[in-house]
Amino acid sequence: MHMRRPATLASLAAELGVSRTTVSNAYNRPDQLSPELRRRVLETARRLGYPGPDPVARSLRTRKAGAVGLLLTENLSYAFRDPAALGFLEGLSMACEGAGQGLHLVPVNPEREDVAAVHRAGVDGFVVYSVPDDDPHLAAVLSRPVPTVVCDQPRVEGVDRVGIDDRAAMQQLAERLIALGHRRVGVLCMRLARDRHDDFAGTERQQNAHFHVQKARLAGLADAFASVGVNWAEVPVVERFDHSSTCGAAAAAQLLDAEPDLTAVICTSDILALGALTEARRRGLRVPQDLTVTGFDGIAEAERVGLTTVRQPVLDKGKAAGKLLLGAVEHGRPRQIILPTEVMAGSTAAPPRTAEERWFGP
Amino acid sequence: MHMRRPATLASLAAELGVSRTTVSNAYNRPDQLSPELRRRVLETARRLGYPGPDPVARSLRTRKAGAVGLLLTENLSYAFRDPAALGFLEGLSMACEGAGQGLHLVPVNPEREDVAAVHRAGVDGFVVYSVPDDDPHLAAVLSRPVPTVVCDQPRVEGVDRVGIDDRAAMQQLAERLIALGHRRVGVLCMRLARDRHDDFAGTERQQNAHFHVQKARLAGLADAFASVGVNWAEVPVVERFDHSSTCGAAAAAQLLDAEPDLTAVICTSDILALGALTEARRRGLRVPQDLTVTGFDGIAEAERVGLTTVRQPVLDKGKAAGKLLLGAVEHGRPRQIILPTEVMAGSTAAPPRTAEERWFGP
DNA sequence: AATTGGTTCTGGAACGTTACGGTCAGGCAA
DNA sequence: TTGCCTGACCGTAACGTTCCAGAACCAATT
Repeated sequence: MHMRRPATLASLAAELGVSRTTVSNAYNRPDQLSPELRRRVLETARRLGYPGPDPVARSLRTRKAGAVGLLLTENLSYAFRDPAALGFLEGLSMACEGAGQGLHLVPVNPEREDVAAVHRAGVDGFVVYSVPDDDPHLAAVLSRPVPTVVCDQPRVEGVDRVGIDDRAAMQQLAERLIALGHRRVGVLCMRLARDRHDDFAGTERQQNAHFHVQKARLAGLADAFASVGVNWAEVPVVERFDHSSTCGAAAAAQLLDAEPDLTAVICTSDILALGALTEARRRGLRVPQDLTVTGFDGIAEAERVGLTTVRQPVLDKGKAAGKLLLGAVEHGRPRQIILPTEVMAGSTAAPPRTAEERWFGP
Repeated sequence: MHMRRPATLASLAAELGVSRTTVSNAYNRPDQLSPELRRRVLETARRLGYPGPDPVARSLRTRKAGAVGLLLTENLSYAFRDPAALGFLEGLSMACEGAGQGLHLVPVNPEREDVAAVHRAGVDGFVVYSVPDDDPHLAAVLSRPVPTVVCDQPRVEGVDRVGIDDRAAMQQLAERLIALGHRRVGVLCMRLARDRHDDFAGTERQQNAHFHVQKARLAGLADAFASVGVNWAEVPVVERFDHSSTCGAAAAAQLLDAEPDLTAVICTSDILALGALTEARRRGLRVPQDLTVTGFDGIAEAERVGLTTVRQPVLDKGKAAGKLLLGAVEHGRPRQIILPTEVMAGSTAAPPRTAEERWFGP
């Protein structure tokens, strides 16, 4: 079977006996030629099966790809499962759509450090969402000569940034718990670095964390509790590499096994918190009377079950990232957008005064 | 501020006094030059700030873009809200990731019929997910000389296809209701065409439906009920343009207002069904004793509330679409993959024998 | 008749890369 | 010496488009 190469703009021009420019104009600048000729061009195009100007060749010439690259550290598919990431994606896609730009999801193999996909992506700019600061993919993006916006990440010299004040938000949440009287708390957090470490994370590991968001949230907690005399180094922090409620439940189990008399479990994400709730229920602990559980993000499921959490505007984060990137030409200087957060009061209670209260009530 | 143009492969070659080919090989075929020279090339590249071969120019030359285009008829952001679409997206992204291909979400402005974005997308192939058969974007995709896979759509000549047997699945579901004795049923369906029609849809509109999936599901119902002597033309079908449970509730209200003595409301999606459940509750109707409600898709939320529905493998649909597209070169002929479905028995009951039973029980 | 202005169309020169078929030097066996 | 092979590198020709400066033509104005 003979696979005929599709017609090109040049072959179409030759067939018509006009210049290539004229054919190009027929598609891109209809006012530059007579309606009659344009009709003839388009008709001949249809006859020869010419599909219109090749997008790649056009991109090369115009130096515009018409798409924004999105880099996520996780599997692409993860983004479609984590509600917070999803909200971001939704907001970003709205911004792109509004500007007529495509959204190019860069395939990242989290196992291999294969940065080639970043170099292969024909895009006009990148949005980098929540990757560790030492991620080689991030470095690859920064090496590309296109504008970039980072989100939920530390500031990078000369690069626009979108985020929330994770540290202050978590501190606020902690202060509520402190006001209620909680002093013996434990923490569940997401991965702090690229290596799998499903265990307790000491202060050193916390301070060396490569995920800005997690590091900042832990720091916010440390701020708050240290200010009321709690020795942060003694606060147990359990880390989990994978992010699922199942994982959160397992982490909560590990935490409560080691420290059964905690009065509150603070989680750096709602997903983890939902798992913690499951584990608490499994142990027969009443929430919040026996144990207070808090989350972070403000996902729908969390608000449905009345979890105390920090609501962050994930949709707006995506939109802001898109707008920043797509309007990048106009304004010159790298900018930063910090969006507001809100502590959502869900079910919290003062800590039980004695262990007995867990069983007999106050 | 002077924005220096980034170095090109050619300028790097000139600086080094080697040919462009050699520089290219330093990146793409390390075995083609001596390690020493390669080291020098890469080092000079770093020194001059050469970011590596331009992806667009490479794509033009190699005729590979390294990305798959995805066309959705809705706002991109819609896809991130509908669980079924999301599952598809997740599966597709897994397939792409596995093959090292990017996923290029084509921006579609649903208001304007602006097909340009389809022509602008530098991709090696398209996946088209659930768009109406008369959608100009679909036509634009088909005009491009790249392989295409359609999903949840009617067969297109010479194009690979992935889907389920919507008609048979819905027929099966209907047969369960029929076996329970339901004869006076009403239907809630999603949009049947591109125009907004939030009202009853007669048989003519049903048969002229441009959304394959909806049309097939309605046809499955018609098959089943007609075979037990129900006059399908008299079965009320309420259509909704938007797809949300709020909308489903409103549609259910419209349906039940017009036909208060229905014994079952059959919905062509779980989202609509969840809305119908809400409306039933609002009216004080017990489900399933007073009114049976069924859905379609098998989303998590539906299974959680015990909705009777058809579970379809959305993740596998996405994966299959990706594999079909990315393996398209090897096999020649257009192929079709029909995935299995399963009726999930949730809460159904026989219809109440009289209207009084609704209030006093059987 | 010359000038102006506008529309319509043209030809050559990029855009930055990779494919392809070479050249050239040196080693090695006959 | 001759012939052959191999590793290392090179030069040219695409890839398919859009940009730019201008040419040709026609109508209207001076």
